[in-house]
Amino acid sequence: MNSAPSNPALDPVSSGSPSFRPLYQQIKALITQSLQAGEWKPGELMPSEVELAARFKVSQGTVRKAIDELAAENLVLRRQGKGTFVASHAEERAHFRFLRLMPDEGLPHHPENRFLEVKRIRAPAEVARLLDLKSGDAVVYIKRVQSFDGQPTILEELWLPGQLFKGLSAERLQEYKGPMYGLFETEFGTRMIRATEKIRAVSADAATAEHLKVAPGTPLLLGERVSFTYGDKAVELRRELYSTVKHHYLNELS
Amino acid sequence: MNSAPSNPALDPVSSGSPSFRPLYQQIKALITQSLQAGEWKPGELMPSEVELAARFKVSQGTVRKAIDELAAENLVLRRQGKGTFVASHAEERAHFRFLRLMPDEGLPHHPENRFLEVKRIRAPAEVARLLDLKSGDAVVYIKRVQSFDGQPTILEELWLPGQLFKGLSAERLQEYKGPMYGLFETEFGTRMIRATEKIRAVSADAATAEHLKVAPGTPLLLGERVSFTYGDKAVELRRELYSTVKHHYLNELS
DNA sequence: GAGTGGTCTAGACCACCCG
DNA sequence: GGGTGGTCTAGACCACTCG
Repeated sequence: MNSAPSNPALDPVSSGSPSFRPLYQQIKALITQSLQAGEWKPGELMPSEVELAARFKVSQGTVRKAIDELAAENLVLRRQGKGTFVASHAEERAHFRFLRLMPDEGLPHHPENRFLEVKRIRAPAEVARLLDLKSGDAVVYIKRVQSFDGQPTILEELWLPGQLFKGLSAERLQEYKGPMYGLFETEFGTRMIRATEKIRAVSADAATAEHLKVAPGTPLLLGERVSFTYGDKAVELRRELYSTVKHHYLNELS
Repeated sequence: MNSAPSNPALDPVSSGSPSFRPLYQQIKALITQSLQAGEWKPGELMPSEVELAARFKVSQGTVRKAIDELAAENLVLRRQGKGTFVASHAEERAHFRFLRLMPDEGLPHHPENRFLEVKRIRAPAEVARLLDLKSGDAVVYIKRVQSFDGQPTILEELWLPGQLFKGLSAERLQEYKGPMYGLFETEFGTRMIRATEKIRAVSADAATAEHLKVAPGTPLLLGERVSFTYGDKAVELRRELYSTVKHHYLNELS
């Protein structure tokens, strides 16, 4: 006989086998909801495991397993002796999680930004489709060049749902130190969780060549990224052009 | 007081804090050794958790945590109700683990192979360096074209340590159905665990253009892959050229 | 029904961090 | 010294698979 009290509040259809959902996954979903709702902000300390266990009327081992998965998905960060923290793109360690372009020589470092355009436009059909908007909905359009050691290397365009990013301006972007995703989460409450990237090789057209200071026709990497926030909701579309003269796109296969 | 018997055979320096190593990681290392030694072959059923717990004189929970990590690293595969299996590149599900080139339209499927060259040569300096060999050591060199629906799409060159791949011939390669990594693990006892890939954009030279049926100068993806087996030992170098006219390199960022 | 991995609990102890 | 996450154990029960 299991001496566990077993929490009746959670999933009354728990037993009986069809569509069984483990307790720890339900806890995980609840914690995720709190994260999404901003109950604990990025960078902040979360309640301890014992506190959460008490709150959800569940054993510590169960919330531990829930948090384990959240940590594996980079939503949360555990530090022994200190506690569990809400992950943040403002942290140093997160900066290269989505930026995979590495210098052929030397250590990775941060690029300098130059914003070419920041404006609100109506979403083109393709953008609307990928961001799950209606064609013609407002989107924020950003175009920028990123340079390493004064060498322009990345030319990228971004499209963001206008609804979520009201008031995003070139000034805000230019002022902000650190990765854009840091600004997005602190100023606009939108946190990027994961992304998919499709990469192709293309030739630099005249305008692009000018921005990246390469000869027209130079082969470039073209990346098309769709980023998702909680609930697998697409909230960013990027079109990136990388010069791979002194850099490469690094991928770890496992 | 902990009623656990605690196994004295494992890490007598366990307590005392400096260089502490959790029991489950020691168990994980032992299981990995057995995998490497071929005690259980790819695709085979491993001993159950209770058996392993008895063998290592440790609780089931501890071997479970060890196996959990092995499963997360794709070394092992758990199937509820059946048991734990040694992962294999011959399995269908493993085929696209290292091949990230996807068709723009339609479902991913398997390429047809055509081998252009298979020979033993002396390792060039660069190859020797990346494979941790001495310059001039014997290596197997392979050159092949992979096609999707009759369309040549990938031109690649491989270098493998001659010592590990004695007797690898064009015939063996051509006969074998399924991914090369399957052949490597079943015929040569070398299993690829993980790899790092550096990607750049380049122009097709005349010879490459001919092989891939594209115009000379067409932009292509260039991938340089180093694959590792147990113990982080480099055992394969690949130089891949991808045509991205109807395909793209897919990457999931998280 | 027997065996396997998967879940859940409870309790003890350990390593780590900070005041 | 007290709090936090991390390890380890033991035991019960559940979901799944197969004969």
